[in-house]
Amino acid sequence: MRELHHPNIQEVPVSNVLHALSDPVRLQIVRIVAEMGERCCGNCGINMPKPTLSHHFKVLREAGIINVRQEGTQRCISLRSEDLNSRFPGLLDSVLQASEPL
Amino acid sequence: MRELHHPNIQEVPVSNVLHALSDPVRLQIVRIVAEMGERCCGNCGINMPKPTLSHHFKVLREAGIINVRQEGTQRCISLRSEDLNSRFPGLLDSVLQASEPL
DNA sequence: TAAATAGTTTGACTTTTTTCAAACTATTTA
DNA sequence: TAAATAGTTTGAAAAAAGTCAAACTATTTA
Repeated sequence: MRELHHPNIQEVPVSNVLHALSDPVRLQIVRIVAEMGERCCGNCGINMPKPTLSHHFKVLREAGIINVRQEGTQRCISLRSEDLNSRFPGLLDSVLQASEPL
Repeated sequence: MRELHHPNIQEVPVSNVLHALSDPVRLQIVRIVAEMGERCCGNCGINMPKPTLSHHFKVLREAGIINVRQEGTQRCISLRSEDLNSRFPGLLDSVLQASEPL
């Protein structure tokens, strides 16, 4: 199983984070994980084809927003809240507060 | 002279704001205007062809981020800070704090 | 009125992004 | 080992976004 790359949060430009969060589907994923805690990919409350979801998870992971870990056949995603809060203070909270259901 | 459309801030989805801010050129424009106050389009510290700049101003205006007013032959742009702060509390500040020079 | 100034619009081109069927990989269960 | 489960990768298509030359509009100045 290939190791998943998680960028060092210090090397993530804010533009990448804003871009990742600017897609409504991805913002919804982030909201769910923020509210409900760690979820596996197939259980994050969004009903769309697997490759599309997989793509969005990749964008979020590469922007430093989520962590993905393997757990059996599943992949569990969680918010990198602490990293985000230390690198971009207040950003995550303000986006979550501003966001509304899909 | 045609009236410029400025959306009601309550009708702007956070996705649009995040998308507008996710472009490095636009983020730089916002930083300059945030730091230096109202500027005319040609004096916002970015050196690129006029149509490209004009396009970015339009995106920022339509996302509710800047206000544009005509002043003679110039157009003066300013941040809609109050609107943004009331609609998306903390968002603008956290993005500005997170952003670094282009 | 003519020229200069400041910025927009149009249109073409390129790049990036989104989407998803089909095929694939890795892990667990029967 | 075979089948089921969970998700990824590939590759193709469509949509969206960024860039900018050329032509245009509106306002001010000579």
